[in-house]
Amino acid sequence: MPEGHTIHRYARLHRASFGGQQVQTWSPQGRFTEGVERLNGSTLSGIDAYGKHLFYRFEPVGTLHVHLGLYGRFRTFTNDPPAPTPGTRLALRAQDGTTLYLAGASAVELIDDAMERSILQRLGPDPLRADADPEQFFAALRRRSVGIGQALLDQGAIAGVGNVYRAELMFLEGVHPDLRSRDVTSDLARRLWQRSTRLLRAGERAGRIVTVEAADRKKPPSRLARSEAVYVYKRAGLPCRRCGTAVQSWELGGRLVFACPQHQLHPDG
DNA sequence: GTGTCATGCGTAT
DNA sequence: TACGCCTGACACG
Repeated sequence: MPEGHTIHRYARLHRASFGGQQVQTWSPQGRFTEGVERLNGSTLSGIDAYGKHLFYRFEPVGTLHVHLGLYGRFRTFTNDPPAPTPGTRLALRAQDGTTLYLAGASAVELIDDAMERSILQRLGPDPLRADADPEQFFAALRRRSVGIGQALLDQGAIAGVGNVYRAELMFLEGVHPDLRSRDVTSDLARRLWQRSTRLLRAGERAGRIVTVEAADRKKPPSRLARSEAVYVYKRAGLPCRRCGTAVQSWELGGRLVFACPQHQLHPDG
């Protein structure tokens, strides 16, 4: 689930449900016992999202860093919550009874300012943040010797894009993943940045990834099955929605990448 | 019911 | 480059 849109959406929803509230915390799984003992009774004063990272500010304790990895998931319950799954690392209850479960995350840790700085230092600009500087993305593309397909998954170049958005971004801009990052023109770089902003924003609002434009679909976005909501991601062998050519996929840096060979011509022809 | 795979990434090799 | 994390969705039967 979690690309940047999911992370920012969690931040927004959790701010609304838990922001400013004193919380009770516990660790059903028992692997975050020390942390929840410190957090218990503190106040969640704010939440920051940066790329795929979440920073929960607890007064007066400090910052809880959460990275969901591939499986991580939050669940919120306004009524009586069910028993937590065995892997639930953190449970949090606000004064009004709203309960939050966090399971499967790859990072759940209390961090100090130095650790936070070292995390943020590794991240490129995040298209969902108002303070993002696209020039840093453009410069990162020029510095990299890999293809644009790999650069778009590099969180140090652009923070928050994952495998789905990467595939869809390149399709929508007609870019082959093997185009060398440093050969991306400034115009194309600008279009990739603007497109990533639009797609991630839409995903944050909708709570799901829908990249197929109105002209290429017959139903409203809310009615689309997951497989109908994208152009190329996980559609290897299926016809391109615009030209009918079979979508291709191959492994790139350990991750599958998808492209329409007609719309995304290889740089070497 | 079982098996496979994955919208991620740090660490070991 | 491979593995581990340790969850859920989905295909298959």
